[in-house]
Amino acid sequence: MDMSLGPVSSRTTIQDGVYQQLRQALMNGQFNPAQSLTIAGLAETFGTSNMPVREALRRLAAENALEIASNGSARVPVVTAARLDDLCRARIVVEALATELGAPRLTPKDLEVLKGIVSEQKEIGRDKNIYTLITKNQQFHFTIYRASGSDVLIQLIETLWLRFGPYMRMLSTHVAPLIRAGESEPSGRHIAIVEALESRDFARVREEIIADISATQEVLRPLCPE
Amino acid sequence: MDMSLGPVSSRTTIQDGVYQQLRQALMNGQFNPAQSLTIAGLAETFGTSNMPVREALRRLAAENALEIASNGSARVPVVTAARLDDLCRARIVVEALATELGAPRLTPKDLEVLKGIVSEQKEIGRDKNIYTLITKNQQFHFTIYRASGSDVLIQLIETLWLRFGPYMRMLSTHVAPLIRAGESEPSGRHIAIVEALESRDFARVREEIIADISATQEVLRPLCPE
DNA sequence: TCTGTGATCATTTGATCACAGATGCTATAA
DNA sequence: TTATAGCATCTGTGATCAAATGATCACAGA
Repeated sequence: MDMSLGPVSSRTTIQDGVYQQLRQALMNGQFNPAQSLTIAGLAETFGTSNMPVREALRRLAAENALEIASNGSARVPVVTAARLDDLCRARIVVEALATELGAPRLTPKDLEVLKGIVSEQKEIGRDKNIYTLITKNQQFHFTIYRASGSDVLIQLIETLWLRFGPYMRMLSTHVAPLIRAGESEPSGRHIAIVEALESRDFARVREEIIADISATQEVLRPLCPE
Repeated sequence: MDMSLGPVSSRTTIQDGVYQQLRQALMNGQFNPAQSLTIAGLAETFGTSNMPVREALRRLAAENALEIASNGSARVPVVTAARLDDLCRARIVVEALATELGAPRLTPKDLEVLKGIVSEQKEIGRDKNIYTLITKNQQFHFTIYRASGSDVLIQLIETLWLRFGPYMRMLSTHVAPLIRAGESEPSGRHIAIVEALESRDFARVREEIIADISATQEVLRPLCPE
């Protein structure tokens, strides 16, 4: 496991720290599909007792980010083409709505932030690691969604992205070489989105967001097993 | 017997029982908004130790069905008009999509089930208690949604209904007299939905579902505090 | 060679306890 | 009378331990 899960800072509760780190790692695709996460094992890597870990795992299972095996162990869900399509269909309607609401409310400062992210993505794409790229992509999308002001939508989208984590892992392992070779331009669509935002063509922003999701879906589907 | 053999129900844990009961009670609106649920208190009513209860509460909090107070206690969220609108807006896009997918796939047998529910609602509306009515309403909607075959959408809708629970409570306390007096016909829209389903006018089914959600929203908004 | 049985191991689940943080109340002083 | 400090109480958190459950594997019998 080449993930950087260090001991948690005990400013919040230990359980929360464990939860947040696991959640972020899952969303970024840092676990393998079907990987099994044991309470004792994680407790050791986090340097805590079993207690905080088991509650964190149950919380993640309640969000459908993990599955509970028949013996009670937690597992990262497996990836399938059907589930990918199911997730993307839901993502499209929810994120399209969040975009509709958020795009018109983006401040000039927000736009600067978005442009900053895009240029950082260009930088990073060439040399740095894929996880930073995934995080930047996350920041870009959620900057728009957060502007919607809808807590409900944001939480819905977060659980969808969480469940999308295992697919992100496929992206990491299979697409990273392409990006490095310059055959894939990860920020391409984001540039179009920023342009549409600047011309305040919100209908087009919405379409671009949908296209962004669909494009990822098309890239990932052939990579799914079977 | 058309029983399909699936994975046998995994081990029955106490925690799951507590979780299911709390979840159902919350969804039906059996708790007051802002009500505080203590671990020890619930453990006593359930006749268990604290352990299963505290994990059940954390799971529900992870689904945004409960809020965690500053001392860690769990509270039922308060109701506000803004949150009501936010929830309904999300409900509309998600449930509309589930209806789009599910309605064409409903079997004749499903239709019979739906008709059965509607007539039961008529019966119950007059004399029996409001919670049975809420449960019937739930069954009606989810029969359509389940036909979509989309696990992701169904789980999304479930968490939305869960968060809708406190508003259901307002419905129970303020609207029950109206229904009893015959001033409100709870199954009215459902009849229209069944009709549209029978004529296979799926666009209209979708519109009726949206109208159903919006109607509830309009009933509830003036009842919100402030 | 295949199948059923039993033992063993890995892992979760639930209980209990000590501790810490928050809340609220009382007593004391201005 | 009011404000505040300090104390008592309530409640959750995390650790540890015992019990229960499911998985695995070896072995015996057909």
